[in-house]
Amino acid sequence: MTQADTRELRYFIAVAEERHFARAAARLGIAQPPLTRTIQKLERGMGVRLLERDSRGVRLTEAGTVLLREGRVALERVGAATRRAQRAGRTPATLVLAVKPGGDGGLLTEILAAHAAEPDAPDVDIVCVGAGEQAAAVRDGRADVALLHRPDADLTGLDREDLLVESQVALLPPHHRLSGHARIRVADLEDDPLPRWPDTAGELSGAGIREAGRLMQLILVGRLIAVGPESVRRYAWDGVACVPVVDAAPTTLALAWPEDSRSRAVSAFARVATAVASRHRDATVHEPGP
Amino acid sequence: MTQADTRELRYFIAVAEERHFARAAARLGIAQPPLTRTIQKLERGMGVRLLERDSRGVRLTEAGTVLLREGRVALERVGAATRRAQRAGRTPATLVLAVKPGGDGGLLTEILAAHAAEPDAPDVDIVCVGAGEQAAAVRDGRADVALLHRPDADLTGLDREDLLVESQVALLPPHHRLSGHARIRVADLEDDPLPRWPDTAGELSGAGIREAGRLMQLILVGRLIAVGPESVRRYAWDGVACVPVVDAAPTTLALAWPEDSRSRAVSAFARVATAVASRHRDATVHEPGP
DNA sequence: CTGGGTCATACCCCGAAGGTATCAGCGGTG
DNA sequence: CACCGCTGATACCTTCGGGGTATGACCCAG
Repeated sequence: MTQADTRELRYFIAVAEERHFARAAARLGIAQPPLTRTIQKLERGMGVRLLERDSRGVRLTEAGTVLLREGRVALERVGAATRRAQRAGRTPATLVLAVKPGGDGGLLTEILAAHAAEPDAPDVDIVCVGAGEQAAAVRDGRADVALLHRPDADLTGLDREDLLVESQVALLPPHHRLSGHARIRVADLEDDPLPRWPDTAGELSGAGIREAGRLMQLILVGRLIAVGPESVRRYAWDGVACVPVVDAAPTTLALAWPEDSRSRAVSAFARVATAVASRHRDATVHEPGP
Repeated sequence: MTQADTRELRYFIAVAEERHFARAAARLGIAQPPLTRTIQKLERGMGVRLLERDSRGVRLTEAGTVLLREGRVALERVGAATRRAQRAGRTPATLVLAVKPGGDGGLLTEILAAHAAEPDAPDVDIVCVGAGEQAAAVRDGRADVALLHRPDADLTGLDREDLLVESQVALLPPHHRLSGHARIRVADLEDDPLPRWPDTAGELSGAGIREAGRLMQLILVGRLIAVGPESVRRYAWDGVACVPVVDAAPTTLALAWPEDSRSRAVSAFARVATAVASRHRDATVHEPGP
């Protein structure tokens, strides 16, 4: 025996993450002794020491570090496989699209309409996920395709089609020193006293915000500034200033799907989406907005 | 319960591939009834019908088709995770490189020497695999990196670094009508009566050849012609003609590794390999061969 | 109708996953 | 130093489910 099974992997990951058998057991909903035994059996089966234990806890060996990293993605693939199969079995056929609220570049309604007009197009289910989770949703099988922004999103394991290049705007509180400006530069924000979303590192206020309303709220009360693609304009609350950041690297709205799943439904959707996007590009070129 | 475990997946894949419970059971080394029960339990757990059975066999449902495809890669990931962890635990650290015999573009010895000269470089194990299997070896965790040729190899799930662009040569039997030519074109081979490797479709003689000696043998006796990168010249048997194909799309020798595993050892090896390759490129530019 | 093929069901056995109680090491602290 | 409190490991029991054999239900060909 050498191939770990999912139970052993789940158990090992729990211990490796908690670095503590009893806590891991609690998290798994089992008692500590069987957990200890399972890990021992896993180590024996693999012929490798995964954890260094002593009386005050657990450390990962080199092999354990690798198995934690690799095991996570392996388990994710197993989960994705079952979820995708489950969805494929549900009738009628449905395409699940993951989007971040407000992260559609203003194209979504148009894309959906165009797609629905196609002959025998499957229904499209929309799943709203937190910022930055669209790719994960596709990877773990909750969704078939995602609308997301490059290069913010991590696209490992995904294929993509670019739809739209968007310049960036800063969202500023009403009385911010820059909120009156017609345009600003990245450097202007550099030494701003307010933390900046989305690259607020660590546990500063607003680090893990994944909901637009909460973000707007924090900006409005002057606790945060944010930078995002142009299309967020239409979701900005009244009072929040939207100022173009002229020299920020533009962000690209893209459609992404699992790299190995070239299903007909996904291809068709991608084709429609790119068509809509290119129409949209032409339109903005010919009749620029106010 | 919704997450299939590896045993269920393995069993399902066997049945789906054999399209026959008894044969699948034999392949798995178990009896047919427990296999039936396991599949039933899997279907119940997932809430989806995977197989359509009747008294003369098994067909896949839509969901079953998806699970077969996705389940295969999921299982592969699980196997890769355990194998990589096992190797990470073996001391001393070893880097495993997958190559096809003769598929190293003549760089391998030089790369190995340069790598060995690096401070605290891990030992390099060389694994020879059949043609076109290098990528699979990396994916399933048997190897850490691979030398392979683009675009022949399927690189899904892998990152790469290009080393060398090679033009293509045709390997022809001694008395072939084109073997005297100094150079030929793709069109010249178009309607050749002999089957051509590696794109011989189906089960024609020599379709699945993965060993250079056997290939040379078949060419020498006039049963096959082959097209490959320039560097195969040095492995061609005496009598086999090597004729440049001037308008064939060049092939690129690349180093590939798993897209998510950015281990220090792999990065270091890649750096050395690209350095050697670029030295090699410069050398051939400055003093072209005879 | 019978025979040979399919997958499903019935029933039994045993291994292993899970639980409880307890042990064994180690590090603080009075 | 003794003791407590924390860690993971061990012993022992129960139970559940994976595996086996025998057989059934069904379909098709002759």
